[in-house]
Amino acid sequence: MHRTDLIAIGELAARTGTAVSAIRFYEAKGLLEALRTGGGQRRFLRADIRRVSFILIAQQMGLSLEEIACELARLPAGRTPNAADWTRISTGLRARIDARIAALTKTRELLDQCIGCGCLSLKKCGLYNSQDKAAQRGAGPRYLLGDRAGEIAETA
Amino acid sequence: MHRTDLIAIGELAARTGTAVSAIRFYEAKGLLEALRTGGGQRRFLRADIRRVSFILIAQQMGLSLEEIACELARLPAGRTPNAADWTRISTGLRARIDARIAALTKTRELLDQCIGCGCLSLKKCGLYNSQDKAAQRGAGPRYLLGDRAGEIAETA
DNA sequence: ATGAAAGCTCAATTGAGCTTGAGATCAAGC
DNA sequence: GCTTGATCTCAAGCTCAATTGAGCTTTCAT
Repeated sequence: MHRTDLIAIGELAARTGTAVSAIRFYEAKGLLEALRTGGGQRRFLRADIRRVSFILIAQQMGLSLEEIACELARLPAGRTPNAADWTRISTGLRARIDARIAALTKTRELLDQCIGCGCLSLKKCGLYNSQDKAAQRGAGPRYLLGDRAGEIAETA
Repeated sequence: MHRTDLIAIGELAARTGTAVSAIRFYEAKGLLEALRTGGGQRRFLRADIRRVSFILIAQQMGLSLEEIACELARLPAGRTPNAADWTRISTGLRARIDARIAALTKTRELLDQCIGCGCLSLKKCGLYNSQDKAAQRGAGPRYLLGDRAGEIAETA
């Protein structure tokens, strides 16, 4: 009965620690949908706080906004996602975290070997061939390389 | 006595699996220095292979080129870095990896709790306050926020 | 001596992910 | 009713990390 079920963009921003401009940006990218007041202002569902939280966490895991959009598309359309829906989605994230930890652990092992010998040579150590591909896509235009860093290193 | 102690940019690129343009870019950013032939072509020291390797690995750890430049500045000027020098620098990386693994492990724990309750709420879970700051700086203009993501979440 | 391959510079572009105005409108408390 | 702050749209700007292209020069194996 409380009509505070709808929140303004500023509140959504405040509750998630994001900038208002970022929220609009996410909406433009299709990650979020908003209702509109008669005057044209956006009104979000309380459930969108969770949605934005998911976006932020997934981003930290190295997913691009496009990938996050794909994940979010798996949530039920029409009705508000329930706990089970979020669990299903979040489990994918968990797997990512596991993979990332595993990759880092391996990197650490190899680095330890390298620290030992002082070589720090990709060719010898293979420190590079063992990387988590997702981590590389993170920044910069490495996509232009087609994410082939591993292959290149192997032929080097 | 072999004068192959100096290598051309193409060879440096090939040996490290990077693009030639990237090497020039790194030089422009001060991460690398090159000698020049009479004709103006760059000639690198064999030791620069290690240097570029370090750049690539540090990048994967989420360091920006500027931060990497700072790390590299700790290498001895004038003489070719020896194994001990590299060990000192690499140890810093190792610490970063440790921190990253710890942060991810914590995130995973919190996510597990969230999966359990389906809440996925920053406020309740604090999933956000526990993030590795370096990871956030990774992509986008988040630096404009002054990297205050954590603080913001706390006041939210 | 020569011609292909590799290198040079410099400016422009890319792409993700936002931010920053400008100028106008909406919503709410007094 | 009025003002103040929040929102709106739309275009342009910005960072990082490179890449791309044009036009020209150097190297080196034959």
